[in-house]
Amino acid sequence: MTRRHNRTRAERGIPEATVARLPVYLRALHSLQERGVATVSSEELATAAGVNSAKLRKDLSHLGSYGTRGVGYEVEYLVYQISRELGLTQDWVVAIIGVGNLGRALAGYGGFASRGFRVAALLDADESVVGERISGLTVRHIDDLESVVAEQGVSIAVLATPAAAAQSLCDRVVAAGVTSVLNFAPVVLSVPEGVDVRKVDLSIELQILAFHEQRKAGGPGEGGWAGELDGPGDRPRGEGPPGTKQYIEAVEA
Amino acid sequence: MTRRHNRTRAERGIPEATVARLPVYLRALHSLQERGVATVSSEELATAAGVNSAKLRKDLSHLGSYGTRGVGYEVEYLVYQISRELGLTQDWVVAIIGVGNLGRALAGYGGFASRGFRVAALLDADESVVGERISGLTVRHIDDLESVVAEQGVSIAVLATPAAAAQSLCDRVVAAGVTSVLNFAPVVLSVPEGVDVRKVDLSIELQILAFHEQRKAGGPGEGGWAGELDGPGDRPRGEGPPGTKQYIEAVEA
DNA sequence: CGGACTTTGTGCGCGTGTTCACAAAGGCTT
DNA sequence: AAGCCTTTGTGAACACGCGCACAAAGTCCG
Repeated sequence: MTRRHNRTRAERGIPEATVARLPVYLRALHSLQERGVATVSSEELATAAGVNSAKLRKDLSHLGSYGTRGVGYEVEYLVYQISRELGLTQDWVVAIIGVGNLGRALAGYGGFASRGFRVAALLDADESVVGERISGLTVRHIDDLESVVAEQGVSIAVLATPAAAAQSLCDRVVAAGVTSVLNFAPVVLSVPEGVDVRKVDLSIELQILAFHEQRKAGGPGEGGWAGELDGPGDRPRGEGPPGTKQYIEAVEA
Repeated sequence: MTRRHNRTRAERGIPEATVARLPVYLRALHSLQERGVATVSSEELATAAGVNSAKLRKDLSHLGSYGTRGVGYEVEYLVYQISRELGLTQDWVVAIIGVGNLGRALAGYGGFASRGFRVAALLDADESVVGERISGLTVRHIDDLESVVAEQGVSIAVLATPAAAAQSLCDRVVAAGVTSVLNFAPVVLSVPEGVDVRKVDLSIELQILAFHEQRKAGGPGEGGWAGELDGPGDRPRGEGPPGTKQYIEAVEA
């Protein structure tokens, strides 16, 4: 441990994996705070967050040296430090684009406001929805997107539209100056350099679960590949693609 | 490339990172299929899926050798192979626990059925919701959870409940035999060995976006760390935790 | 005031995932 | 049938993240 200047830490670079866990730690800390806990050890906090304690300590060390050896971390202080690092000490203005089932659910989700996210606008293309009041907001028409973004100072756009509309709406919000997008539409968005996109895809999550579930039940497509090493029925490798032969057979197997 | 037996591929182990991308490829392939495209190169498919082409080829190589050099991949065949690997050639029975805003949105989400996921049950603890018909299903009372799981053969549970209820409901579905859980509640679930849990957390995604957004705007807490190398106002490292001194100052900064 | 005890912060080795770059394979043209 | 062109499949180097294990640092008690 080279003492020296106290800048040994990541100058600017907190690992992405760490950033993704900070919100989890923060939640655990809030929970502790509510229970009146003032101090917590890395071991306890790690358990609450569902991670390894060494990983937690290393994560926190990227923010600075905020623990006390022999004691642990002061909950309130840590809450503040993580909040500041994540940018939660300031307010973020969010616009939700698309007020279908999902958009409504998001508009009513309480987890946003409590974290410094202020849903300031709901927009939709459907005339029959425009004007409706949802969770204290009046739905605006998508034509007003640019002006709403400007007026409200929107910095994060949440796309909860059908897949077909997502890319063009994304282009519009980006053109309007938004540089962070949370995308619920099942499409890969392409955005210019400097714009961040995060994707939430329900169907992909289920598919990943299905993969593991299938594995537990034993091999792909049911039945697995009995004799892998040789003999007939070997894995179709370079079998010459879809002659429609063993392809169809496999379908019916 | 050592020819030999054609088992050089992962015997049973497809990397987790690859599994997470297969659904994305699958979606891109479906899109191509709808447009009547019969053959696609790794370069084209990679672009459509938003990944590097080498990565895509390596991912696909884990499933087998399904391409034709000089040509590319046959779309229909690849769709089938990926579907089979992910276990989408069979039906998966899904139960949604918690019929609030989010649960309703999920119940109405079309992206499930089209991928072999059949929502077979909706459950809630709120008497005033039980009996209601949503998306063709009648909401059952949570007391019936065990019997519903057994009767319908539920293999995947989707938790869309408040945080406080999630763990105990998770315990119940696991006890009832479910081994895959998709959790929307903002808590870390603990489950026994052999049970898979995937988490979708809206607020975490926003917090990660906020972190990057803040960074673009220049440093944490606004203002960044002007002189990092020396002088006063240096990064609080080992400054002795919350003496409440510069902690409070920073809050008001 | 000193020593025992607790807990942090991190060096280090390991495994996983990503990317480059290229030889081999197949199709296509002449 | 021979050679050219395209594209796959993968070896190898590199980057990243994880977790162990431990020294350093601090607390607390006698």
